[in-house]
Amino acid sequence: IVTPRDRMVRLATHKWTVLSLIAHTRARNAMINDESLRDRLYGLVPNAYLEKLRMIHKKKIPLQTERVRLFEIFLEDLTEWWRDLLKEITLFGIGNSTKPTYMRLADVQHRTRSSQDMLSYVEKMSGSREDNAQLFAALCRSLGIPARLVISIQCPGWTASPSSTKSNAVANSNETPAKIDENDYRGEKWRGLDKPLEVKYQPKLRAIKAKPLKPTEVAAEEADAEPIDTQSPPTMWVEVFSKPWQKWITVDPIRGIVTPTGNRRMEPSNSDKSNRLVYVLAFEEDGHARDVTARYTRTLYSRISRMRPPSTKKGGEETDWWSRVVASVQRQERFARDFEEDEEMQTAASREPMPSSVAAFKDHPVYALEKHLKRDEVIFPAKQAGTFQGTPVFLRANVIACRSSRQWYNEGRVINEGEDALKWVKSRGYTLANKRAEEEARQQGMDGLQEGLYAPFQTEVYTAPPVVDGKIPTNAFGNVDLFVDSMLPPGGVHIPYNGAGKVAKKLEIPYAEAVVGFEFRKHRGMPKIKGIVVAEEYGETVTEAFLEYEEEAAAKDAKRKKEQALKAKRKEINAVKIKARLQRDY
DNA sequence: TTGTTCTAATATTCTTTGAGCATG
DNA sequence: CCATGCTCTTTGAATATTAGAACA
Repeated sequence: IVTPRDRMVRLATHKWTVLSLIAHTRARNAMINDESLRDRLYGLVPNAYLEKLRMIHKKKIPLQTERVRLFEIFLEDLTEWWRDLLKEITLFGIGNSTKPTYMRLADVQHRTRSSQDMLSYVEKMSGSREDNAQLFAALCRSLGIPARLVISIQCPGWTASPSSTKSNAVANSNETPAKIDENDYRGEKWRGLDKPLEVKYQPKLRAIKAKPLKPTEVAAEEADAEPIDTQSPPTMWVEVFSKPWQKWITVDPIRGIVTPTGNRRMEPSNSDKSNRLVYVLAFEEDGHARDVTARYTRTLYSRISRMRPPSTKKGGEETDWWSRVVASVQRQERFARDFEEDEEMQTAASREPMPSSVAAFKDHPVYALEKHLKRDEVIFPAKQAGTFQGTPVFLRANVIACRSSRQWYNEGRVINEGEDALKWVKSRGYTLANKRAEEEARQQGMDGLQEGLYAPFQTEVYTAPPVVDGKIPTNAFGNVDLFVDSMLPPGGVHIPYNGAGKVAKKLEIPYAEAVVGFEFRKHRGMPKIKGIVVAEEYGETVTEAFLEYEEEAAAKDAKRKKEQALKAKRKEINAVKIKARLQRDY
């Protein structure tokens, strides 16, 4: 059972973990730029390799494809050599295997505080998988090859973990719900509880089986920790920029994988609980990072993006947490290679296979099913993109949000003449007047009023009837609809001050009140009036007169207040005087 | 087991033109 | 007497989202 508060805590925990790990990686990424560390690494590289690298140059090898090939071979050789060099691998976080990776913290002697610690890993020729990746990135940078430190951020899920909380939650039944607080934000069941439900942590304990190590596995330092499979996908790796090819090459120095194309070899299996690919960030030498998740998964839209916090709509503006995070670590301007990379990842993502479950189609950014359409949504044009379980699949790009003619009018648009509604839906009567109309219709045998919905392309900007001879054309209520600026009648001007009407009246200038929106209460809509509309030629006069009036009123008000204060003071003084006299006389 | 769908509960959205009274 | 401005209240059903159970 999860309360909204729990949900909030989970989301916050998730976000904090992600941000912390970004900060961590950023620090490490800066650490490996240390000169002495780089010099040390550079010194390790055999001359033959340096020579090979120098050979890959336009002047020496004019053919580009050849240079591309040579660079790849060089990188493979370098990785192979590196793998032989750094043999020992220790577990990054040493801890209990029942905890997921993000819960493991390195103990004190394994903590990396500075580039000096990193240097010591080089001297000892040992380190964790993550250290290894970091050092490899440093090595590439020392050779003058642009290299990125890539992290797959490991974080707790923000959704409820099913069954883990349910059975363990025990209500304090012997405690009588004390006072019921009227302002208690919680639901019926939770109201009155003065402390959170007690949740007993009951870890599932398993006997440790001393399994023989697989050839690819390495024993962890702690006896009860699970062995590390060095052939499993890492959480940190390197991307190396191939100058001849102008593209990033993925390198996992531990597994010795060098792959020039986007691939899934970094994606852990679905069932892997300790390694989940959700966010992948690539840190460049200058400290900026890019979101490269799309390169490493084939289920970005249908699976991965659902593991991220949902975007929230605040005041009609949609904000996505992860996009904001990415924007904050990204370089402000994009280089040519960045544009190319974005395009490449975009195509990779668009080639993502169709979801394999109905649920994954919901809110999918590429595909859409008819059953998931919202009330006001229409598929247009209804071009089928495929079939899923016997029902047609459409493209999300063809899903249009429609509006009724009233809703369009509220945005200052009207339906083009002769347009037919794309969709008819049951009208929702909210106001008493609407309810009554609906009731009447039902009595006449018609069931439910329908209202037509129209797409944006079926509408045009509304033009109000123009001002003629200083007269403002009004609606049935004697005022002007001014929901957006474009609804201002031609030849008119909006004076957005309440009270301007009074002034205009005194000046005998024709005017109409401007309705800028509505307010709702008790099943009734109330117009929000803000100022007036007058003919252009009177605009200045009225504004000036109004400002003058305002000033006068303010002065009057100040005077009145002053008088009142004086009066009160006089009264007070009198009271004191009377009191004194009373005390003296009696 | 595990991923998916169903279902109930909770949260959010949508609506679009008064009335009564005190004051000056 | 009238015009003006202030205050009153903040509904409720449909739709969307979510958690947790049932299901395959």
